[in-house]
Amino acid sequence: MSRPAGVSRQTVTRAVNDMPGINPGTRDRVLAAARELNYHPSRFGRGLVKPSARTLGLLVGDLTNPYYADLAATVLRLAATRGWNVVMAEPGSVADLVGAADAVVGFTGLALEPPGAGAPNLPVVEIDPPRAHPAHGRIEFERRAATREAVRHLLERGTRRPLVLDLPGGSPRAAAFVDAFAEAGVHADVVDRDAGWVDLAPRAPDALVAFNDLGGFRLLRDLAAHDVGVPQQVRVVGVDGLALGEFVTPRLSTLAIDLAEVARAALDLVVQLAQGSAGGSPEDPVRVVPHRFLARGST
Amino acid sequence: MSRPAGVSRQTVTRAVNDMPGINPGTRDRVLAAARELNYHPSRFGRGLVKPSARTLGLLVGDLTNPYYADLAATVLRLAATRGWNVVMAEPGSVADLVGAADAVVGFTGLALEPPGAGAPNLPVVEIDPPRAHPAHGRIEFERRAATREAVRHLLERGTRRPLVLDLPGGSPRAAAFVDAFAEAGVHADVVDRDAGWVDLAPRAPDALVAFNDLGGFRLLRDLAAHDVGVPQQVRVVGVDGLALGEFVTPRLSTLAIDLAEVARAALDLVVQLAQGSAGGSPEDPVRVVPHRFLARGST
DNA sequence: CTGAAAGCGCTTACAG
DNA sequence: CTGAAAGCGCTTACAG
Repeated sequence: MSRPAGVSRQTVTRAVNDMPGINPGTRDRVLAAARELNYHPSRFGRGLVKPSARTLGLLVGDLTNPYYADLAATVLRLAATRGWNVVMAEPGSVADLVGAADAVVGFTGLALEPPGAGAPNLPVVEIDPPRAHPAHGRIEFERRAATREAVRHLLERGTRRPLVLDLPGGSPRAAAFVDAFAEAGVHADVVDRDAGWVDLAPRAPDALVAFNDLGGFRLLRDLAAHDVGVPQQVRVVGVDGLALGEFVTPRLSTLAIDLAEVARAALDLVVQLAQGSAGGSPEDPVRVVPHRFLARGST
Repeated sequence: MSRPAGVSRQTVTRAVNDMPGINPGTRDRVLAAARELNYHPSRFGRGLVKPSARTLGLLVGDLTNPYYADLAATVLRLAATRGWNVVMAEPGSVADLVGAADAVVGFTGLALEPPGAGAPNLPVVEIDPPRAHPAHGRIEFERRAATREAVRHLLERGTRRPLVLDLPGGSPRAAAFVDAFAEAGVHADVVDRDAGWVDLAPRAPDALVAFNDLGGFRLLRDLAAHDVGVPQQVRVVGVDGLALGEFVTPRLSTLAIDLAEVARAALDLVVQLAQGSAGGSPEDPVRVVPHRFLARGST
C-alpha cells in the first residue's frame, strides 16, 4: 500500500487514521490510493499494537425464538455500554467463535462440543447449564418457587388432569412441574413437547404445561382450531415470559424469567472472570435468577 | 508466559494449539502454567500470522423486534456456512464495529453517523437505505406491486375510509399506500404510527395500515379491548410478514418481505465486494427484493 | 511534514 | 523433542 502511494508506512497510518501532522495534499493522495487499491488496515496489526475493544462471544439458540433474541438484545446493549464488541454464533460453530472472542457467554448446553475446547482458560459463563463446569461461571435459574405458584394457581381453578409437555430427554423445567403437582397429590403425565391436540385429547387433560411460550402459542392456536375453550375446558401455561404472550388470545400465562437480569448477571460475571487477577478465582462464580409466575388469560 | 513455564514461546504454541512434536509431560506442564496464569493467546498475534475467519459486521435495530431477529438469524447461519464470524451492534456503536469487522451489512439508515467513517473502503451493503451511497452495495425493497395488491384487496372488501399510520418524518412504505389508494380514487389520511383507537375512532376509519407488524399487533389488541370487530368493522394490515402474525387473533394480513432472501442477497453482495479485485467494482452492486401481500384473517 | 527503527504476540520454517 | 530467527501489519516514539 505504501509503495504505490509513494509514501512510507507511517504516512499511510497518519492519513488513514486522520491524524494530525500530515500535509493535506499528501493525505488526499494516500486516501485516493487506498480507495483505488481497496485497501483497509488489518484489524490484527492494529489490535496488536493499540488497546482495542474486547470482544464477547455470545452463544445463543435460534434467534427466531424471541427468548434468545430478547436476551441477545440486552447483552448487545450492555456490552456496548462497557465497550465490548459482541460476536454471535449459533451452537454449531462454537470453535470458531472461541478463536474470535476474549470471553464467552451463553447457552452452552446447546453446543455440540464443550466450550473452550482448543483455547485454554477463556473465561466462560454458562447460562442455565445442564451441569456445572468447575472452571466456568454460570447463571442458574431457580424455578421451584414459581413452579409451585403456577401449580397452586392451576389447582385452585380445578385442574385435576394436567399434562406436561417435554423434550424427549427430559428437562429440569418439566421435572419441576411434575414434582410440584405430586406434592399436591396430583399426578401429571409427561408427553412429547410437539404433541398436538389430536394426540392429547384422548387423555382428556384439563391443563397443559407447554415446553416454552412458543409451544404455548402453538397449543393456543391448535386448541382454537379445534374449538376447545381456553381456559374453560383446558388451561395452558407457557415457560419463558415472552412479551408476545401479551398479544395472543387469550394472553398466555407463563413462568417468566427476567432476561435483562440474566444478561446483566452474565456480563458482570464474565467481565469479572476476564479481568480476574492471575490464579485468583472469584469467590463464587454463580448467580441465581428466579422465575416468577405470570397469571394471564389462558389459565 | 513462556518464562514462568520454563520453556520457549514456540513450545507454548505447540502445547496450547495441541500440535504434534511435543513431549506430553512438557505439554501438561505448560497447560498447567497457562491455567495458573489465566493465559490465553492473543487473537491479534495469531490473526496476524495465520489465515483466520473473516468477520462480518451486522447492523440491526432492536433484536426485540422479530423482524431484525429473523434477519439476524439467517445472516448468522449463512455467514457460518461461508466461514465468516459475525459481530453485531445496534445503531449507536457503529464506529467500534467498523474497527472490528472486515465488512459491514445492515440497516445503516438507523445509524447516527455514516457507516465506514474512519475506515476507508470497508465493504458495506446497506439494506433498504433511505438514499443510495455511491461506494456501497445495497438491497432495495420493491413495495409498489404488493402495496397495490393489498389496496385492491381492501377496496374489494368495501374499504372507503382508510388510515395509514406513519413515522413523524414520513416513510416510503406509507407513501406507497397513500399513492396506491389515490390511484383508485380513495383518499387515505396519514396519522402518527403510535396512534391508538381512542385517537383514531373519531375519524371513523374502516381500514388501518399499521407501520409494521408489531404496530399491527398493537392495534389488534387495542381494537379488541374496545370491542371493535376485526375485520367486520375495521380491517388491519401490517408490514413485514412476521411469522408471529399467524399466532395473533385474527391472524394479521401483511406486506411480507422474505428476510431469508434479503440476508442471502446481502451476504452474496458483501462477499463479492470484499473479494473484489483492486479498483474493480462489481457491475451493479444492487439487489432488489420484492414484498408480497399475505391476506390473512384481519382483512 | 516525512521517514527509519523498534516492538506488539504470535506462528512457521529451520537448526540442533 | 526443543529453541533461535524471521516476519505477519500495524503504531509509537524518535530523527531529520
